[in-house]
Amino acid sequence: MVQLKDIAKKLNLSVATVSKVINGKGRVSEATRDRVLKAIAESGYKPNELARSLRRQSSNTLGVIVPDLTNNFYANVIKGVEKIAWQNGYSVIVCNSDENIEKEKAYLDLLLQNKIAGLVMATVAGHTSMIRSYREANIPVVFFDNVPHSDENFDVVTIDNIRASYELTRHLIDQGTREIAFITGPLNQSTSYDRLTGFRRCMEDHGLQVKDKLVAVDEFKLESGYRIMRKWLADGERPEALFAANNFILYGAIRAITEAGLTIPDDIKVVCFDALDDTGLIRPEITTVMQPAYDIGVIAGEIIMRKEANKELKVFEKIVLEPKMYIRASSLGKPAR
Amino acid sequence: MVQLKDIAKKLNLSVATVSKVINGKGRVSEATRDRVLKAIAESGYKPNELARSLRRQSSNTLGVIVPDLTNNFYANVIKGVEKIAWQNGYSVIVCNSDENIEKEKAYLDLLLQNKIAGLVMATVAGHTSMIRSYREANIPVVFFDNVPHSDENFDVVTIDNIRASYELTRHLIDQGTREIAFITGPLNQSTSYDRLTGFRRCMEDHGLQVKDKLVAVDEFKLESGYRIMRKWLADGERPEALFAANNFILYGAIRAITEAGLTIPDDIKVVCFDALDDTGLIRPEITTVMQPAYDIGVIAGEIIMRKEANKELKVFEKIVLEPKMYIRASSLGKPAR
DNA sequence: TATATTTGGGAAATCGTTTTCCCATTTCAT
DNA sequence: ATGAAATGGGAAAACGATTTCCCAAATATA
Repeated sequence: MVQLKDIAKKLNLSVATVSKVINGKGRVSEATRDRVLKAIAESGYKPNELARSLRRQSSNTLGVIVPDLTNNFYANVIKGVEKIAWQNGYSVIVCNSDENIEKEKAYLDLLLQNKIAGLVMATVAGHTSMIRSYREANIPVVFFDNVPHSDENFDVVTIDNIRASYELTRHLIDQGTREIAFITGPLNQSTSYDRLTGFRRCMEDHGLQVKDKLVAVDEFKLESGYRIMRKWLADGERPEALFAANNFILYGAIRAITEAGLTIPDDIKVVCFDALDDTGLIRPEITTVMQPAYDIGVIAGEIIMRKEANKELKVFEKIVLEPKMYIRASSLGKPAR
Repeated sequence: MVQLKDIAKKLNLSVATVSKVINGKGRVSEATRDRVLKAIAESGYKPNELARSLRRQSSNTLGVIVPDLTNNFYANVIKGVEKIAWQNGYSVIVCNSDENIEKEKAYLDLLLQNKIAGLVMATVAGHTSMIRSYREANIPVVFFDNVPHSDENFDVVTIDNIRASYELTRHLIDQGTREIAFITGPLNQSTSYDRLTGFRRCMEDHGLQVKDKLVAVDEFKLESGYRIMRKWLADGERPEALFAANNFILYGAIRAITEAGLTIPDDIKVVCFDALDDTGLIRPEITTVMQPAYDIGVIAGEIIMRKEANKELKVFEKIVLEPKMYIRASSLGKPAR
């Protein structure tokens, strides 16, 4: 493996000079610069990123932590971050927290030890103490999806979940449904909490009762949706509509509904957040409010790059994007009863 | 940020001793070991991974390169790798090559510079010269999905694509279809080549003609499948069945078929590889041969961990897993004509 | 011409670990 | 009791870059 000193030796220069050429710092004459560049190209020299990062106290790596890599929504966010990273010569460490608080914490540690240049994450826990460590190390942290509700010292790319939830609920109400069930994830996650809030608020504004039995708090997983809906149906609790706080919950619920021999939307209407369908083949077509996944990734990446370019930048950005609402078959038509 | 020397100073020890405790090497008395461990726990010390990796000439990071992060199949492989990595205290750098040869090459460089402990990849190009660099650096490389056909010096976790393709084709023939179209990706990719080979062989064995016009080589993308199928239909070329070499190609083709007002499987039957459906809601339900994505990731991860544990291990494993065939609605029934 | 300034380049410190010797002490065997 | 072997710990050299001075020569200024 050819290294800096080999180049320097070949050209009778010091490593300092060669390094300066590579980094475009310090003063080097045009002539030697060219010689160095040529030698580097010929030898195929590539700097050892570890040594470089150690010295610089910062690496060319971004960290991304998501609850579930196989959720299309998160995959698309990552893709966005990766694009920006790639454009700027950075790479991306992807971490899957599995919605596990301990694992998330461990990854936060790990990434910190690796001196990542920036972190993009959808937290499941809001580890504010760890976040403080990042701030101390001057590593920018951009939250999306779930955001901690503590202090203000981080960047956020999000949507107005309460409002989006409100509108999705109103859509259901507009269809004539009056009894709407709601399944969501852990309420300490802001998405979960806000979406439930928007739902409740809209129901209330329309003078509709929210049945306690038909509000479930569980995990953001397919299994949760399946289990809960199945139980409801077995218990004879059949809502006119279901609002699921994320896509996987809904997929599970739909399975339960179908297995019970019911049809969507005739027997039960369904809607959810982030039903991003890359295949275009998911049936029924789902009415959904979608966070712009790819854009979120891109914008988060750009925020970090901006702060990399200017380390003094201490302003924190709260970017609230406009979600898109897609009204599709899963929620249309008059209710059966 | 507390570091090794702080611990050493506090305990009146040398950094050498503390380091030995951390790494469980060298000789340290029981008593001092305990003191050190205690101090570390109290201070919350975490080693700087960059320094450590630099010195060790190897990091606790695995690299994964895939053509498309948002393809469920790859996402599940990554999840498998990540699981093993996590269990062993490693993290995973995920790289998205976008099926772009240059990008793949650049990532190979990057990961090498980062002294990753091992690489898991589905190559789109088979960069054998880069792979040689990895071998020189003694970094294990495990291929899956696409494998280079060059020499033998790497590990492989794969399936018998030719046979799997043969069987999927036979299934279609068993249904009574005689005119089968085939869409695949670039033929320099082994999956693409092998699947086409298996298809042709099966057709031949059954005395069936493969119509040149109905074999298309393009990209492994949704757009490709859509464009090609659309053109065929516009040209009045309507095959009895379509065999798509991967899931995304098929999804695109299905869209074209549906848009043309045709139905599956009545008008056209379809099958493909790796139609992994996490949601369970993709319609039509697709007959498919599936590589065990998650298992592939796990096994690849384990191979690397094995080689990490024993650096002398110079045997290369070629693991051929059994794919699973799922016969579903998309291919069933007598052909229309 | 004498002095001040700019320019180009190098020596050496540094980043935070790991690892190799090496040297005292202890412990063991004879 | 004496030499040999084992034990516990430390000093210092890596790892491969970046960066901070610093100095000589070249150029500009008076």
